[in-house]
Amino acid sequence: MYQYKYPHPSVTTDCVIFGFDGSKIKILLIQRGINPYKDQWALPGGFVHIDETAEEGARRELREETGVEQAEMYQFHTFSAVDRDPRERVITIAYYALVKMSEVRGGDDAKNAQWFALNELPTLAFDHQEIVERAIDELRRSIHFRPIGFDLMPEVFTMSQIQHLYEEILQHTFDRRNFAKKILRLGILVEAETRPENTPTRIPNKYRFDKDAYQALKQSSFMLEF
Amino acid sequence: MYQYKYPHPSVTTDCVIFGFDGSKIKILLIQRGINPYKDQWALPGGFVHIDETAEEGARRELREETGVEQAEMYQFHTFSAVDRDPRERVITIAYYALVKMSEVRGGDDAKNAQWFALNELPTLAFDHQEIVERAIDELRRSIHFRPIGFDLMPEVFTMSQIQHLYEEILQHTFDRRNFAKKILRLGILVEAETRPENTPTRIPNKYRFDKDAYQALKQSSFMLEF
DNA sequence: ACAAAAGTGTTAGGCCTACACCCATGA
DNA sequence: TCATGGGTGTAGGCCTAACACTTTTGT
Repeated sequence: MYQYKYPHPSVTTDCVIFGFDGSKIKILLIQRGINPYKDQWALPGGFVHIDETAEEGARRELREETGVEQAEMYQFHTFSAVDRDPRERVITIAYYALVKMSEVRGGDDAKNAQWFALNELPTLAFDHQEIVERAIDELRRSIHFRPIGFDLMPEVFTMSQIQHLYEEILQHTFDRRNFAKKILRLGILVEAETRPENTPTRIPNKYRFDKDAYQALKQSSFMLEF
Repeated sequence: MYQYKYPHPSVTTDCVIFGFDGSKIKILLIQRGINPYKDQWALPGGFVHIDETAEEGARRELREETGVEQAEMYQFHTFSAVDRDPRERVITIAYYALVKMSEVRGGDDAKNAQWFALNELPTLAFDHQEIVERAIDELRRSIHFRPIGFDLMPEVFTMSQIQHLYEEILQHTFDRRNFAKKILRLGILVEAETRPENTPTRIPNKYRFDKDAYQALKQSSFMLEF
């Protein structure tokens, strides 16, 4: 047993894991095996160990649930409503992660994990509905400062795939030509496989994300307007 | 005594309180009266009570230190390095606040509180240096989405005052005429006291922040570029 | 007298938006 | 053959950035 002079809250992390299947943004939920909220869907998460940082805890959870080792993770808010867990005072540090769906495998344990489109979310345990909404807000905000798209995309992708992603996040449709111009002007995309000259075809151009160019761009505090 | 099966961290809030004196951005620090880091400067903050949210705790601290009741407060990051407090595991939820310096009075207690310009900060206790740096980053980022200036400004202010503020935050100088055009075009400033026609003078025009117009503007997800 | 602060408009260039037609493919 | 997806360029408008001179006041 551990004893303290004053009451201490528990501290957990919860992780909103975003993926993109080429047309819809999805988040990964797990079905709870225990009470409270048994059998309901919830965000992956768990207690922060006493000898790890919140970020380490969140990455551990991400790895356990998805097998993904490298992913962009952002801490976006800490939720501290007094009664958000019926058992005891629990404060949760929330992260969102951007993963390539192709790299995700089922969780280590037998937990039931499943992707849900944002407009088809089930009822969520605890205050996880609020956490998800907040995460979407943050995603929408940070899209102006970070090339978020490329963390969610497969290595090679078409212009219309990435346009769909931006349209999903921003809930707005764009003109194809203008969108391509704007993205290409950033100079962080390279054509993945140049198509032979004389094959006018319906097969779209493929692009790849140029990490070096992006690193250079980041220095100049770029901003992407839509 | 309170007993738990697993070790629990302590949870605190820390608050980076920003003010603006007309030419420099300052933050409010207090001198610690007890160990560890006795006599060093630190951010105002304290333990989150078991029956209050983090936000309530942060507001309580702000009120105790400055007497300010109403101020914009934003939670921006939770710091959880394992050894950030030498006594025990302490996780801190960090906020920044935007206050009008004129409304700040000395703290309730005899704590030594003092404003410091950003480039004249003393050595700070704990990891507060890192917290401050992160807060400045967040301030710089959010200036594009919120009319931050007006929370730091006195009720009535001149165009060059607010320009100085933006220049301080963004570390960039602007052309006076272009800056004024850009700000005025937002339509959230009104002239406070129209000057008589025939007093061409060096005394600058005074402006006031139009809260209603700002509320309307916020709906349309505006963005301010510089 | 000189330096510092403030008032005031215009122009050129770049970016954004809107918009139409043709071709290839698969159903 | 019809619907869908994709490739391609231009013109107009708005915003941005750059820029100079005069007046006033305080030192």
